[in-house]
Amino acid sequence: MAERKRLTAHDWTAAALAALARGGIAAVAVEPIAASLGTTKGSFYWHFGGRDALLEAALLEWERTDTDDVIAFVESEPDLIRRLRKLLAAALGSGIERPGGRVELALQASADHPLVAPVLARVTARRLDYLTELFAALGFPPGAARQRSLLAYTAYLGHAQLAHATPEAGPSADALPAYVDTVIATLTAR
Amino acid sequence: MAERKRLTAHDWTAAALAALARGGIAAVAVEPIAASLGTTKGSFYWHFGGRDALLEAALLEWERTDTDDVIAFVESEPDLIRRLRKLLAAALGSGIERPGGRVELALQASADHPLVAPVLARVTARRLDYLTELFAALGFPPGAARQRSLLAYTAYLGHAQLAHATPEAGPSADALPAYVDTVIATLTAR
DNA sequence: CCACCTCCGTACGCCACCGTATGGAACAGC
DNA sequence: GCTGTTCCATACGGTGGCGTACGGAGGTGG
Repeated sequence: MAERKRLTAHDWTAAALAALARGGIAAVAVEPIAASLGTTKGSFYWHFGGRDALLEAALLEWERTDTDDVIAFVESEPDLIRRLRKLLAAALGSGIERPGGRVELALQASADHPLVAPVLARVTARRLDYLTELFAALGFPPGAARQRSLLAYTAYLGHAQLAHATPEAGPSADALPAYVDTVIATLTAR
Repeated sequence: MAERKRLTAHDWTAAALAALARGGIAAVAVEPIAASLGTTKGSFYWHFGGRDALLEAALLEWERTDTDDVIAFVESEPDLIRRLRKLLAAALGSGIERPGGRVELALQASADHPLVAPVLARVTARRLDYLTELFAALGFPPGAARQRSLLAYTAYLGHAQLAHATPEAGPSADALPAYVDTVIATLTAR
């Protein structure tokens, strides 16, 4: 938003991610983003080959920062069971409003897109593997750990979707802690 | 696809739903659909006021048939617990490939859209109420029944999303029955 | 200070889709 | 079979986005 004279490629990817969060893949459009940056597409086509190049760069940046954020968030809790609880509580609680949450929803909505699909596949695989690892470390045998991680992750995905699409259908703000507790208890019950 | 000379409004909504299933909300475009029907938009603008009117009609038709289908499917099983199992098995099993499944995914992806949101809200509310009713009839107290139904429905939503976006991350075809059993057991455990 | 390289503004052509106007084909009733 | 209504094809203008061409501003090294 500042009136910087000259822009970098990163300025464009950042603006693209902002547009992605606001209006989904379709909003990642060169001319509107140029306007939001107070410049023109003459600048854009210097830094990037085309719209797809911008989208790809933005997706890769999101993938990187998202991975880093989750790792940083998770590493702060050494105890395994508490780590899982912290993870689920954050995911089910204000899962939508965390940084990058709206981007993630937009990507899920455009999972078909050829540039989005591989990014989503990698992120999903990493998260599921990590969850499986966590359940395994909690004493679940490999097969059961995988099943638990799948149920946990699909519940997360669905919850995010529900909270976004029809928030009035989900648990109310004050009923949420109890709901999170129930989900965690259910998922970790043997 | 037949070479019928004259079309009805319903022909257009059906074609719109087909387009919706193929390419999402963005694919519900007048001219491409006209081409797919072997006609021109001269026809379209006689039957409908505009693109939004077509979309709205298609959404209402989907809502109606979807509700009817689920009711018909469910009424065929009188026993409550078996009804729930049948429901979950169908939802988690080949949930994507059932009729209207791709439409539903497209709507979830465009939950923001002003015409989609109310339809999705009604369908979601109906399903959640029905699930809650089912869990309550199985002996769960109201609050717990609501929590179970939320967990079940978010798991369904997430599973559908996962199966669509990254099917390789979900349970494999032969591991699916065991997974469904685990989910059902977990959700109905007291 | 000047020549060059980096970055950006403007103008252009292209495509896809929306919605309108209008004439004409196809059918219905009599 | 004539007339009026129903339905559709064609042509047009408008909008919004993509990508290219090109000229010029503004830093930068010699």
